[in-house]
Amino acid sequence: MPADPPSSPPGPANRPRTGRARNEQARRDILAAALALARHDLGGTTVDSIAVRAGVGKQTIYRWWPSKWAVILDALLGHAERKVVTNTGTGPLTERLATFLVSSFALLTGPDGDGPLLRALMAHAQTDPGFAVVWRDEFILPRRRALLQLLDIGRLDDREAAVDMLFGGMWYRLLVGHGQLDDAYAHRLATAATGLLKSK
Amino acid sequence: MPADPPSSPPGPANRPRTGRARNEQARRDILAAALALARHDLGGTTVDSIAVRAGVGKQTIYRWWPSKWAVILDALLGHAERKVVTNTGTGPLTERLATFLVSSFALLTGPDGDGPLLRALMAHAQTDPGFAVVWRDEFILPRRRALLQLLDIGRLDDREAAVDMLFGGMWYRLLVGHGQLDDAYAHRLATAATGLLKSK
Amino acid sequence: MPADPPSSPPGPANRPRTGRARNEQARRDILAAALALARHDLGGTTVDSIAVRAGVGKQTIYRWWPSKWAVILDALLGHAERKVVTNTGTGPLTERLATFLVSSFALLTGPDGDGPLLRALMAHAQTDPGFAVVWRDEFILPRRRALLQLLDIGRLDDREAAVDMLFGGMWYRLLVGHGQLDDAYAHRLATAATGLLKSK
Amino acid sequence: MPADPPSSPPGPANRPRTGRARNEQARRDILAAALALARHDLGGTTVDSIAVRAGVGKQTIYRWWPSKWAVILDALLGHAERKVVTNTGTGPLTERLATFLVSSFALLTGPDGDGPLLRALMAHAQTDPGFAVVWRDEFILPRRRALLQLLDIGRLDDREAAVDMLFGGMWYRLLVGHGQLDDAYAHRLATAATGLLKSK
DNA sequence: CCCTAATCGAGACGGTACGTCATGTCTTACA
DNA sequence: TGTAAGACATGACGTACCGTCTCGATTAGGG
Repeated sequence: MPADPPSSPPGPANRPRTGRARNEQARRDILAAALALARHDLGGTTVDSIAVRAGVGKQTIYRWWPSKWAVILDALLGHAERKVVTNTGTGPLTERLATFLVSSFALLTGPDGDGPLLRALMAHAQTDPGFAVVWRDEFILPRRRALLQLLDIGRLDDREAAVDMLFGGMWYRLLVGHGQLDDAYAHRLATAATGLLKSK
Repeated sequence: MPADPPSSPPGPANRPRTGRARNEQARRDILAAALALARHDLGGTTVDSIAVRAGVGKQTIYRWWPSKWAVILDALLGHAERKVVTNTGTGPLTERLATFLVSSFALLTGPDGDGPLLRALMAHAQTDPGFAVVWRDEFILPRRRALLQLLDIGRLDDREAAVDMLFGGMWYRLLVGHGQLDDAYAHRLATAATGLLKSK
Repeated sequence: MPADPPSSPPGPANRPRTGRARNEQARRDILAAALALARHDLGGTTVDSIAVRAGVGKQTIYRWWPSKWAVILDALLGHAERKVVTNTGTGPLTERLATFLVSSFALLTGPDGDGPLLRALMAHAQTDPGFAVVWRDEFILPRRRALLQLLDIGRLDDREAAVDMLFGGMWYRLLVGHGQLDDAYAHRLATAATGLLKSK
Repeated sequence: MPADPPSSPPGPANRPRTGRARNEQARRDILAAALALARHDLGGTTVDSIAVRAGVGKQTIYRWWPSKWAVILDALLGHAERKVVTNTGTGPLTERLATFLVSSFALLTGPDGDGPLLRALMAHAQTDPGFAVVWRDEFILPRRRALLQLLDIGRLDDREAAVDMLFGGMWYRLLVGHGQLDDAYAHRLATAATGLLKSK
């Protein structure tokens, strides 16, 4: 994300940074406006509507983000509650995986869940190669890494596959909508993953 | 699909069906044009471009399909190679599942695979509720049923979850693009599914 | 002007004219909206504002005219009061020229005069080569021809120069705004033109 | 023009002029850049492009001129070859007027002539009232005064009209582009003007 | 053998969002 | 205070598709 200054610290190779500094307030306003609009009426959210609500020129959005989807993703990533779950207790692996999934499901479902947003972002990544890279690197991969850390047995290849299977099961039901993302499903996925890792 | 005349035969309750009959050649031309264009340049495929290539008026498309996505899905479903795999031999369950997955992967990957199309259709289903129903009922569910038939042990709930896990693992890698859909991955998914079904 | 069907009669080389016919009401609404807006607030007249006032899509304007200026010119040409003055009596040449000029001045000056519009159109023609051709052929040259017909003595070259001098004197004061377009000025221009034509 | 320092020399009544002094080099660079760009590609000349070519901040331009048009006019006025023609010999009035016009035409036509620039400036004056004043006072009126001095017979009103007729004839052909600005035209305009002045 | 009705190719239509461009102002750090 | 750099709010532009509508022509039964 171009809006992420921490990733480009004032190293020796950087230009002296002349000119007017970026307006941080405008950046925050844009992200807040994008998130509020997208959650309220995703289909009706346009670059124009974000700009108007943020009290900002459209060009200021395009200067820092390549599309409204990048803005929405950025807004989503910046929220504290988007934090990845890491503390899952000290029980057996299956239990810890189930706990991870249950708390992940909770962020998606329900009237205030971000399921609709994530579905739309995943969808947009299918037709926008540039966004697909950001989406994968900034959202998908960090969550895969977090889950991978919970897996403490088995070969690496198996653990990778287990992670894909767990998240895949979650995304599949989220995207197709044919089944519930409930505790029972979480436990079944966790059981299957454990079975894979313990297979000889 | 409204384009499926067999489902509404000239029964006794139907209206006498006066007026000019539907042009079957036009229907085939539209499907062929849609498939060719979508495979060659999905982003540049519009209703107009399909109509021009098929030598057809735009209205003729909208008369029979609600959107270009329905046309593409219809074209995809009509192809022989889209047939669902059913014959997976008589080996152990894990082997049969792996075979099913391997042949499914083969339809998606490679330069002539329909992965890009399926990704786009899945993506569109996220923002078009009407299409989501058709997509699920005509494409997703039949394939789930086919896979479900391969599973001959375990409770129904577990078997449902196993199917979601298998297809979920496939779709997840297809949609995110971070890992290969290769034989090793197929075997790992199959192993995990078997583990779930055999868990007490 | 593409909006002038009489100039392209149904000759043998024309295509069969298939498809939906042009909406004449929309054409009239666009011209009326453009004229009203341009007269009321020329600077604030945009293609969007014309489209909104005419109850028309923006694309419908761009389909038939290359820019808002072409629309405004078309609207201006379509008005009866824009008719070129031809009847100037039977008096001596100087008197007839003066009468022509006086009535021409009357169309430009005053609160309801089209001076501001014509100034803007002449200005736009300086930076838009395509519009310059239409402006010259549809507006300027017809008026030159009308004035040329009033001149019944002298060589053709002299008469051409006399026309340029008369209209030039008018436009110069209109564009620079340093002097009045009054009767005295009309008479002086007429006198000068007569002097040129009678010079041996 | 606010950029004309000679009119406000550092006299005793002036303020002490605190702060950094104006960068004269920047002023010259801006004018040179504006003229070069405007002559090469008038339509593509923007305030930004002038600033970049002059190696100057955009604000430095806006500090001293109200718009790019004022810069271009200033640049044009500063050029020696823009000098107004005054020496036209001692022949008869018609000849002197013709000589004046011929040398005026020469500055406009030809590949290096400033006709395109003057057309654009005249055009811009039609929509920018502030610029219209500067344009008239700094460019148009001085040239009218110069020509007026050549006219040594007739009433003042007639001489004013004669000047408008001469320049009007020139501008009209320049702006409409339907006729040549050649020697024959110059002579005809001169003849007409003389005829006006000698009329009783 | 006409009549009524639905289909067809063609293309104009109202509408929405897009991404770009230029303007003129404002803000930073430096000189 | 002037300056280079460049971010900012503003607002118009022209384009791309969408899904609907309207032509005139065609093609079926049903009377």
